[in-house]
Amino acid sequence: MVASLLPIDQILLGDCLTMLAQLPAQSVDLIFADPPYNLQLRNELRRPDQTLVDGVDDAWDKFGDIQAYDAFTRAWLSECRRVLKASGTIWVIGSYHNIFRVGAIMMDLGFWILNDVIWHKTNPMPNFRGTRFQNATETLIWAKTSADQQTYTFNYHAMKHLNDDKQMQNVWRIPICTGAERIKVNGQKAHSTQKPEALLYRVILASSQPGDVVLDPFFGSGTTGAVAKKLGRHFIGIEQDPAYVAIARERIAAIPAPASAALLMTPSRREAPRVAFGELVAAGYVQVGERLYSRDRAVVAEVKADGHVVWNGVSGSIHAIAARAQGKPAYNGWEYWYVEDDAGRLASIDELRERYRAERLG
Amino acid sequence: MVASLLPIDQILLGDCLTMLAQLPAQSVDLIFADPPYNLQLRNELRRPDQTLVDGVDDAWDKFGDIQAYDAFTRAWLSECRRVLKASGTIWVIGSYHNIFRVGAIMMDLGFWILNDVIWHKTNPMPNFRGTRFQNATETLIWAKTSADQQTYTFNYHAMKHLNDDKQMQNVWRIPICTGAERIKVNGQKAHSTQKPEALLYRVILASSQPGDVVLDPFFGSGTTGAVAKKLGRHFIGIEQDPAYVAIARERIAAIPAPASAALLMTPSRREAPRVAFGELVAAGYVQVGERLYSRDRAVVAEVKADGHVVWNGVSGSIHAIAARAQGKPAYNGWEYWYVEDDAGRLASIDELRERYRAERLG
DNA sequence: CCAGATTTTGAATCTGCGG
DNA sequence: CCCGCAGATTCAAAATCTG
Repeated sequence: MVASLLPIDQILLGDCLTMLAQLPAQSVDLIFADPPYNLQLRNELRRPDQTLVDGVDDAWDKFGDIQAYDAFTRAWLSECRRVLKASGTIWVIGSYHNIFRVGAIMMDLGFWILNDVIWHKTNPMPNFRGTRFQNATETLIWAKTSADQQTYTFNYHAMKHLNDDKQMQNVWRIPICTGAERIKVNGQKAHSTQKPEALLYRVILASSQPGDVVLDPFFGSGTTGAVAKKLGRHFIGIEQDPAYVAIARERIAAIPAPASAALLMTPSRREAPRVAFGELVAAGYVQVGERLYSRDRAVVAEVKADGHVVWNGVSGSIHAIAARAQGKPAYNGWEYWYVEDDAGRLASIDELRERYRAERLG
Repeated sequence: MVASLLPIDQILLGDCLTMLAQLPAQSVDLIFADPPYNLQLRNELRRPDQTLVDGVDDAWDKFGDIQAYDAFTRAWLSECRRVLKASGTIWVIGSYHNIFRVGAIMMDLGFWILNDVIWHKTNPMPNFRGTRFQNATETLIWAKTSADQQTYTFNYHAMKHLNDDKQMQNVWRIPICTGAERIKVNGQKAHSTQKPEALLYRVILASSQPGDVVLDPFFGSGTTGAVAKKLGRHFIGIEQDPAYVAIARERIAAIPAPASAALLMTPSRREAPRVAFGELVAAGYVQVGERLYSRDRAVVAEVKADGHVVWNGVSGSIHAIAARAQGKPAYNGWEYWYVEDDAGRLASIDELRERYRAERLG
C-alpha cells in the first residue's frame, strides 16, 4: 500500500543524499539505482577513422579520489537501506570501474546479494585500439536488505514466461538505447548514459507488484519512471539537474495510462489458495474409498474420510505416502497421484484441485 | 625469459602465502588465481525430484568471518603483485559471493583493471527453488599491476581468430567441466570446482607468449598447468593439499609435448539468436493489451506484460494457446498469430520477429 | 551396434506458514 | 524461538540403459 505522505509519481529536484534523507524509513518497495560510474578517462578517444567518440565527461561523474567515491557510495546506499521496506529489494547497475566497490560496500552495509545480473549488450561499442576485449557488458547487483530477510517479491513465472517458458538466467541480451527511444535535444544526446526501457522492464516486472512504489535516486532521463508507469507501478525520482527533470517530466507525461491490471500480473503458484486434499473429499470431488494410482499404476492407495490415504496398511497425507512409496524424504503428492475416470483413464489429482479452485473458490 | 632460480614446471606443496613469499620479486609473466569463493551455504539443497545436490563444503572454503576473508585476499594479492613482472598481468576468477570484495581490494592495492570477463556457462545448474535468476556466470577480473604500466601482452589477433575474425568480447560462452575432462577418484569428483580447460586456454593464449611463466597460487587439480603445457608455456603451481598435488602431477605428466596450437582450438559455435515473444513485448514491438488474431480472425487473444497471451480466460505462451485454440497437441505460435497494423491489415508476428532480429540483434 | 529413451549431474549464499 | 509439514521447484549435456 502507498503511504499517504510519500511523494508518489513525482520527481524531486535536489541532491540525492538530501532528498533521500527526507523520505520515511521502510517506505518503498523497490529501488533501482544507476549511480555515477566514476569513469577515469585519461585522454580523448578517437575511432580508426579519427572521428571523436562522445564519451562521458559530465561534472556529475567527477570525484576527488577513490575515497570520496566510496564515502558517497556508502552514504546513498545507507539511506536506501533505511528507506527500503523490510520486504523490498534493490538493484544497482555499474561497470567494472565502480561495481566492485559498490558491491563490497553493499555487503558491508548488510545487503545480501541475490544475483549479479549481466546486461550483455547486443550492440556494444568496439575496442578501437585492439588493446583489450570488447567491453560488452554492464553488471547489475540485485540484493535484499539482509541475509535474514524472509520474503521478497520475485515474479518467477513472469520471468519464465518472458523467456519462452524456461527459467530466466542472470544474463540479459538487450540492445543499448538508440533510435527513437534515445531522447535528443537539438540533435544531441539529452543524457550520456540513458538506459534502455527493456532493461527496466525486466527489473520492475521481476521484483515488484502493480501498485508498488519504485524509487530511483539517480533519475536522469526518467527511464525508471517511464517503465514504472507503463507497468502500473508508482515511482519516486530524485534528480539534481533541472534540465534532466524537465526532460523526464515531459517524457513520462506523454505515456498513456497503463493496460488493465490483469494483463500486468503473473499469478504465482505459491500464492494460489491452499487446498487441503480433505477438502476435495468433503466436496465430493474424490470419494471415500476411491483408489489413487501412481502414474504407472504400480502404487495404489485408498482414500480415507479425513483426507489421508492408506497404502500397504500405512496411513498418511498424500505427500507422506507418495514420499514413502518412492523411498524419498519428501514429495509433492499433488503431482504423484491419479484417479481413474469413467472411461478408465487416469486423471491427475492436481487437475481436480484446479477444477475445485475454479468452481468453488472463484 | 625464465629466471634460473624459479621452480619452473613444478607444483609447490604448501600454504599459498608461505610459498608465494619464497618466490623472487618480478619473476613471473602471468598469474591465474582461482581463490576460495567463501560460499555461505545454509542448508542442503534438493532438486525437484528430491535428489541431493553435491555442493561445495570443503574445509578450504571456510573462513571465520568476512574480515578474515578480506585479510587473506589482501595478503595473497599483495604477494602476487610483488611477484609479477612489470610487464605482467593477473586474472582472478570468482562469483558474486566474493568477486566484489576481490575487485575492490585489487583496486586498493594499485592493480588497474583491463576487463571484467564474464564466463557464461552453456550448461549451468538451474535454480531449483525458483527463488532467483538462474546463476549462469562467473566473473574474471583481468588487470595490470598499475595504471602507469605501459606494456602488457595481449594477443589481440589470436583472440580475434578464435572468434570468427571478429573482435572478441568480454563474454565467453564455455561449458562447465564435465565428461572425460572431469577428473574422478573412485567415481567421485576429485575436486569440487575443477575449471574447464577451454577457459584457461583463452586466458593463457590471450595474455602470454610461448616460453612465459604462468603462476597459479591455487593450483587445485592443475588445469592451469595442463593448459600451459599444451600451449608451450611454463607453469608454477602452489597447492596445500597433497591429494590435489598428486592428481595434478599425474594429470600434467600424461600430457604429451605441446602440439600445434591450431589443433587445440575450440571452434566457436554460431547460434541463431532465439527470440522469446516476451522480448518483442519488452521492446515495444507489441503492446501490452494488444490483440493477436488468427489468420481468419476467428480467434482473438490479448497480450500480457510477461509475454504470455490470454484467450477465452486461458493464459499461456503463444505456442500453447495457438495449439489449444486449434485442439492440437502443439503448434508454432509464430506462424499462427497476426497483429493489426494502422491500416487494419494483418501482419504476422513472425515478420515482427524478423524485424526485431534485424534491428536489435544485428 | 545403433538409435532413442532415461538417468545423472553441476562453485547454490535456493521456502513459508502455523502452532 | 523452534518444530513440523504442506507443497513448489530444473536445464543442458553427458552418461547410461533399452530395444
